[in-house]
Parts: sequence; C-alpha cells; structure tokens
Amino acid sequence: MRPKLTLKQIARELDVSISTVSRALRDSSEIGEETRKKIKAFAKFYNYKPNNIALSLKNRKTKTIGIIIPEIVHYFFTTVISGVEKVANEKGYNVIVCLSNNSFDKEVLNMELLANGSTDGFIMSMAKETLQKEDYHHFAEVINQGMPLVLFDRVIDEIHCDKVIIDDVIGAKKAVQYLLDTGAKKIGLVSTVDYVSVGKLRTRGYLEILRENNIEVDQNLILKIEDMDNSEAEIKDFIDKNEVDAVFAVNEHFAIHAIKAIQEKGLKVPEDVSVIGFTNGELSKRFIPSLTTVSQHGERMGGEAAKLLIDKLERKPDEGESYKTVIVETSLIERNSTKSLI
Amino acid sequence: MRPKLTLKQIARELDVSISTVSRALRDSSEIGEETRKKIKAFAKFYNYKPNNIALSLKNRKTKTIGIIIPEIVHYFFTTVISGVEKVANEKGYNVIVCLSNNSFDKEVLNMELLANGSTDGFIMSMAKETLQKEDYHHFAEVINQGMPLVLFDRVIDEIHCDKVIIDDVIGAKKAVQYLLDTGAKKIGLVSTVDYVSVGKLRTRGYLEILRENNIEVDQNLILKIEDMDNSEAEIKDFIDKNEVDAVFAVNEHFAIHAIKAIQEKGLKVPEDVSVIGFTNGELSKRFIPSLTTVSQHGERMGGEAAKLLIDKLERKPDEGESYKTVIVETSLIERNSTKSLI
DNA sequence: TTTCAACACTCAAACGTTTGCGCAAAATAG
DNA sequence: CTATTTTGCGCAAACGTTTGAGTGTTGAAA
Repeated sequence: MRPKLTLKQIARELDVSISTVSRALRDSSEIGEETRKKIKAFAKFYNYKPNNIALSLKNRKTKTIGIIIPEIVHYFFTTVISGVEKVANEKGYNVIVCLSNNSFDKEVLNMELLANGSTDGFIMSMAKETLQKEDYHHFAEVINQGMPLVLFDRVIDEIHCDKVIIDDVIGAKKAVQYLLDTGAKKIGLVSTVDYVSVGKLRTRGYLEILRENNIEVDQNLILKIEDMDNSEAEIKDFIDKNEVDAVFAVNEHFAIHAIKAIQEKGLKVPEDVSVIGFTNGELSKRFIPSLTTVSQHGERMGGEAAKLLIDKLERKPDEGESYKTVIVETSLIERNSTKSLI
Repeated sequence: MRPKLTLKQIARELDVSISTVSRALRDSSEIGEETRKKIKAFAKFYNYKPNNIALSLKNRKTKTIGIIIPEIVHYFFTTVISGVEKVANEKGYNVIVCLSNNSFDKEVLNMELLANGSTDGFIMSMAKETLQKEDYHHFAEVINQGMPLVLFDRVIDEIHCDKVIIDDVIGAKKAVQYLLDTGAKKIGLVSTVDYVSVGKLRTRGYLEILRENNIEVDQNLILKIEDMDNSEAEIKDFIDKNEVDAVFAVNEHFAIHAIKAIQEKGLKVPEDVSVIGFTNGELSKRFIPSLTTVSQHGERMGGEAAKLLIDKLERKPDEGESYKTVIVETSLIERNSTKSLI
C-alpha cells in the first residue's frame, strides 16, 4: 500500500522546500528551469495530485454543489440531477447529492451538514413536510451565511433566492386546452393537496382555462389526493363515480391509475376518455397506451439551476444582489392516450 | 450577511485561547466549569458548527462515501443509492454521487477527483466502456492507496475488493423454471451482449435451466441486443420471426418491448405468450399487463454495500485483508404477464 | 517552609496547500 | 572592482481544527 503523495514528501525526496515544489508545479517563473523540470517529472512519475481538502480549506471554497432533493427513486428528480451534473462538470464543479426523504428534519440536517464547509452552494427542491410546516429558517440561514441557493420545482415566494420553475399554470392550460380542442366536454382533474405548490398551480391552470372557455367548473370533477399510498383506490373511486370524457392528471402515476380505472370501468382510452399526464417519464413513454403528457424538461431545469448557482458563486461579492427566476417552458407531447386533433 | 463562526472568533470574543474553546466544546475536564459553560452558551447562541473541511484535513478522513454509477436516470441505480444513503446516514456518513455516463474516461476522472481527499471509500458499478476496455488500473490505484472499494452489480473477478451482487444465474433460472412450470415449451431469451456481465450471467441461467430440464437450446431463440437505442426494432423483428410461447428478458425495457411486439403480432400476453422481466421497476409494476419479474432488491444491495464499506473503514488497519462477496437473493414477483401455476 | 500535585489554561504543531516576503548568490551595470 | 539588479529558493503565515506538552497559580501534604 502506497499512501497519497504530498508536497512535503516530494520536497523531502528532492531536497528542496515545500514552497519550491508548489511553485514548480504551478509553473512559477520564480523557480529555475532545471529544478522545475526535475520536480514536475518526479510528480508526474509518482502521479502526484493535490489534496482537495487542503485546497478547499486554503481557498475557502470547495468547487462542489450540494443538491438536496426529497427522493431519488423518482424520474423527474434524476433528470434534474443529470442536468445539474452536466453543467457543473463543464465548469469544474462537483456534485454532492443528499436526500431529505421529504422530511423536514432531514432537510435541515443535510443543509447544516453541507453548509459547514462541504459545498459552496445549494440546489434544492423542498421537502413536502417543509412546505406544510412553512418553516424556512434553514434557507434563510444559509443565504445569510453568504451561500447561494437555487430552488427548483417546489419553490415558494417567501424565500429570496434564484429559482428555476416550469410554467405549471401554462402547462396545465396547454393540456386542458388540448383536451377541449379534441372534443372533450367534461374534464376531470386529478391533483394533489394544495400545499404542494405544483398541485396548486396545475389546478389553477385547469380552472383558468375552463373559465377562458366559458365552461362552468364542477367541483365534483376535481379530485385532490391526500395520501399518495392510497391514490390508486381514490382514483378508481373517483372514476367510477363520475362521468367524464377526459382526465387531466398532475403526474404520470395518477394518469395511469386513471387509465386503469377507466379501462376497468369498461371504457376505452382514448376513444371514450382521453387522459393527459404531467412529467415525461419512462412510464409515460412505455405505457400502453403511451401517455400524452406535459413534459417538464428536468434536465434543462437542472442545467439552468447549475448555471444560476455558478454565476452567483463566481460573481464578485460587490456586484449587488439580484435574484432571477428562470421559467423553463413545458411542452405537450402527444401520444396515444388522447384523440388526435382531427 | 454573517459569515460562519470559527473557534478563533469565539476565542477572541471571550478572551480565551482557541484550544480552550475547542476543549470546552468537547467537554474536556481540563476546562473549568465556569469557562466551559460560558463558551458553550456562546457557541450555542451563535449556532457554532465546526468546519467539516478543517476536520477532514485534521482527521484525515471525511466521513463521506463516494458512489459512482453509470447513470442516474435509472430505477435500479436510484434504489441502490437510496439503500446506501440510508445505512450511511445511520452510521454518520455522507454520500456523494458522481456519474460516469458509462464513459471510461469520466469514471477515471471522477475516481481521481474523489480519491484526492473527498471521500474515504467508494461504492461503484462499472461503466460499460470500462468493461469493454478491460482497463481496471484506476481501481487498482485507489485500492493501492488504501481506500476501500465496494463494487456492486457490474463486477469482475480481476478486481480484488468487496462485492455485492445478485444471484443472476439463480434469478434467471428461477424465472425460466417458472415459465416451464406454467407450461411453456419454447422460451425466447432477450439478452445483452456478453461483456455486460449481468447479461452473460442471466443468459447462463437460462441455458443451465434448459439443460437441467433436458430441453435442447435453440440458438435462434436467443437475441443479444447490441445497440440499446435500437432494441425496440430488434426485438420486434425477433418476435415476428420466431414462434415462442414465453419470453425471458434480462431487463424490464426488453420485456415490455417484447410484450408490445407480441401484441402487435396479434397474440395475447399471457394467454398466448408469457413474459418475464428482470428489475422490479416502476414500469414492471404499472405496465398493463403488470410484469412478472425477477426483483433485484436494489435498496438491500445498496445497504449491504454501505455496510461492507463502513466495516472496512472502521476496522483497524492491522486486522488483515479479506474480501467478501455478498450475494443478495433475487425473488420472483408474480404478476399478470405470466400464466399462473394452478 | 518546602514540595508537589491538581487545576485551568495557553502554546504550538500538525493536517496539505498557497503565497508574500526575505535573503543569499549570481549576474549585470557603472 | 564595487554597486545594483536579477535569479532561485526558503521561511512562515494562513485556512479551522485537535491535542500533547508546557506554564503559572493555588492548595495541601510533608
């Protein structure tokens, strides 16, 4: 076993001082040609690599971005990570991922941990519990400490920082308008409870577009899922009890549960009932019928978030604060769970 | 903006030395009751948290585990991460995730980066390109430096380290035996090329179980997908050309492509053709028909990997080297893509 | 009264870097 | 041949911790 080589060891071995080694490796003109070559050759031969920890301590920056997300076994979040990672790596940054498992406490813990030197900034999507508690002190804390924070997807106005969101309202409107355009009259909505901001916004889009088309809203056609684990049964019950000719679901799971329920009711998708989901995941692509869906472009969101964060990190501190909110457009991907436009 | 509090600042503020502050906070008996209380109160009030980077440098360990995986938008890998994360956190370790995107170069780069102080050890699944190149110098390197390495899923014998794998062969045998038990005679296999070890092993299970049942192997019924991006067409072609009454696919994508192809051919699943997949992902659960599948228990694998790694990290260096290979059992999950056993 | 332990604290080194400053020797200028 | 500049390198501080060794004061035992 050969432990890691350090400047000190090279210095001892070559009988020069540590600073000479350091300078030689950084091609300082202060070091003589000969010595420099000798040191560089030695370092190369023994594969010297500087210790990141020491560098981080010295430079007081880690070149690392912390991502904290509610869960990782989740298509959308992984696409975001992928996007962050790509941009971060291009700019010489590393990524460290932590999971809150939707728990407020774990979110706080993880943030504190990473804030104590491990990362230069954060890219986060808030835990469900945090949204319920409305306790945002940990965000304020890191911002206060001068660490940049970029929120994505699940964001709230109370926190002043850069944000990357999608146009949930517009996305939902696009979807519902599409359903109307393909002849739907009674459109059911399967959403989440309102403290999940995306659920609220997509619901708003649904309501707005109905209003714009002068269609009366029937509250019976709106289902708000409280308990995700029981969503399948709730949706089945909802479909059984109500007569609809289209369903707009705020995520792909709800969408396919709806399709199942519709089929079990003896109706056909899309002939009798059209269904549109949100999030363009594996499931949407592969399901039969494949799902018409509002794509969130998670990778692009991740990339934008990384850019915003790195911008902040590399900006001189005097250049004044200003927070941007980037809206990544959604797009409707037409597949086989809806009728075509004629 | 209030920058992070350090021992030095507390010391200055309270007019004691840095070491006194350090000791007081660690409840050293060397410090007088009064001073200790005062310091602890101050630290608590201003929410002092020690700087991880400085600690890492001092202790020469980071309490961080590096995970390097080929891709993150991938159900199985995310379940593994989830498992690692759970166990790691319980034991006070943090997790940092890097992606190789199946590229050899990026795998090497990431390992070098993390090896230079960022992590205490690695949990990895090898990039496809690495398996093709058969270049494992970077693994040897970190092991040589005394950093423990745990390989999972995609592993090879040439690297001496702890490993966590599933019983691919047995899993495949279970699946094919089940197909035979439910009356299948001509079982197609949809696999990957042989340098992906899981493909090879699952193929071996398929071959073995046929042999054990005295069934002659028909090479025409074995499809090895080379180009993942073209798998759908290849599978369709394969199904069209061959007459089978069951298909064993080495992952869930192949399985559902097979189902699609079968249905497009005018046959029914599972009445005419049964299909079994591998990997118990979202798709398998939600697809209609839901997929009978060999579950890999990724979370358990991740947990085992984390345990192995942390064991190594916390073992005294003198306790001799010995490498374990943990085999996580697969289980067959019966759903609706196969006939039942009666 | 001397001796010595206990107490409460400080100093300084170390982890691995980078970098401003200083200093001797060599090279150049006058 | 002296005076000055240049060259080439080392010292030491700093980043934020921990910790072994040292120090001065007190109090009690001898």
